[in-house]
Amino acid sequence: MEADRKRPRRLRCDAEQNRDRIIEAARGVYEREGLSASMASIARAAGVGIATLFRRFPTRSELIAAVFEDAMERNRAAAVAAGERGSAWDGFREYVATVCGLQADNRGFAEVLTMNFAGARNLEKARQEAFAAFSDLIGRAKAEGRLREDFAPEDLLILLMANAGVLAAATDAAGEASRRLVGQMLRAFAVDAEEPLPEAPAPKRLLRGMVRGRRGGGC
Amino acid sequence: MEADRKRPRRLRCDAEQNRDRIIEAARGVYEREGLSASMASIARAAGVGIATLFRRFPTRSELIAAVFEDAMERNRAAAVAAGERGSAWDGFREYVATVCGLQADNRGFAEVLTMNFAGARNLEKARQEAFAAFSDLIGRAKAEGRLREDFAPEDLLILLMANAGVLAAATDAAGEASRRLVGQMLRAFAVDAEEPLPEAPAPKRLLRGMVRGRRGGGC
DNA sequence: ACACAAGCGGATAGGGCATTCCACTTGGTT
DNA sequence: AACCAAGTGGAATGCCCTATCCGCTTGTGT
Repeated sequence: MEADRKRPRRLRCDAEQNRDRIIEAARGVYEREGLSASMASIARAAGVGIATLFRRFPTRSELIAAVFEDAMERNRAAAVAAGERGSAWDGFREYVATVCGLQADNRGFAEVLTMNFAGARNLEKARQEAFAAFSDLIGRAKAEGRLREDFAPEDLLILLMANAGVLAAATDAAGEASRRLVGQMLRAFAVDAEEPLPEAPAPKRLLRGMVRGRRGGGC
Repeated sequence: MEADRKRPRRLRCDAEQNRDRIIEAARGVYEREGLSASMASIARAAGVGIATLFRRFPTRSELIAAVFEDAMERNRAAAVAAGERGSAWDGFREYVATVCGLQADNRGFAEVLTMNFAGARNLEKARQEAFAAFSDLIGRAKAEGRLREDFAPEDLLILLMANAGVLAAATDAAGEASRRLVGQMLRAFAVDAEEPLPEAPAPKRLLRGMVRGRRGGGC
């Protein structure tokens, strides 16, 4: 679904296959380990030489952009779909929960959603379109009288950063903790704050799940 | 403020000085760079040999624990002080804002507050006492009818993780974004949700402040 | 003053990582 | 069938990190 022909030359077909294998391998590695995974480990996972990886993706960002284009596209689709709900407020809630769920399911994407990739056209375009659809939703939800007037679009960004933090720190209980955070935030955003709230994770689970301060510095 | 005499032998006095220099240097480095700062860079900053650092603090956690003991103590003191306010709800708000402010001022401490350091007695004791004081506050604020009944102590932990995430991701606008997050969360916690809300950071500031996806993987 | 345990720091081993280089292979075209 | 640009993988380079070793220095008790 993209631009092959505008390149000076097309890739040789075996090179094309390698490219796909790299992206597929990177998708898995990033999903599990986050964006700090090493280039070498990705080349290993893809079964190609390191040079091949660097030839195809000279910078880490280019690889990340290629890998997460479609996740960002799903994000865009979710925002658009939420905008088509009858109730803007329901759409708002649905979208917020969905995008935070995407983060919970994919450590790498959680980070991508909190970062700039200035050079990555498709990625940033999809992000912007999602944001535009969401902005529209904001206006309508306020008009319905369900979303607080002082909600700002930046609050979504802040929530995504916050959620990424919870997911990173609450290893074992990450999903529960994330849902709880989202529930609390939706309450804060709502005019009538009678939003239902997911259960908090059991204290023991949350504590045991906390990143351990034993070895690595928690990078 | 600690245990010198119970050690098999006291440190030689020049060694004691070096220990202090190490802790002081590490305090600065961790504050600026977070807990992933290398042992080598800390030894360099302290002007001691690497061996000296490792002899005194065989594991990274031991160093971290020694460095942040007093910050955790300040956290404990803040919780206790908040508990002595006339209004439990005011104390609750004050403490939440204070502890999140401590995080904002110190990248390392932001991380420490979201991690377990099982072996670090003093550190974990202070944390527990802070938590106990805060728990007491929770009960009284609920009794006052100002804090929602479904607020759970774990929500504080989740907020600390969330705040750490915002601080890490929103580099330039970190302070503003953090205060906004705290404001929103306090609204979610309050029974009458008329908490005032700090301004959201300007969109441009927040976007420009976002961690850039250019070089390193954003660890 | 002396002896020596305690302490010191540089050197070193061992590993991971990003990035470049290069001799070899191969797909596709003629 | 033959050619060669495009593509390949592994080796090499250079950096930074943790952790340990070891010969030298120094504070301290006698």
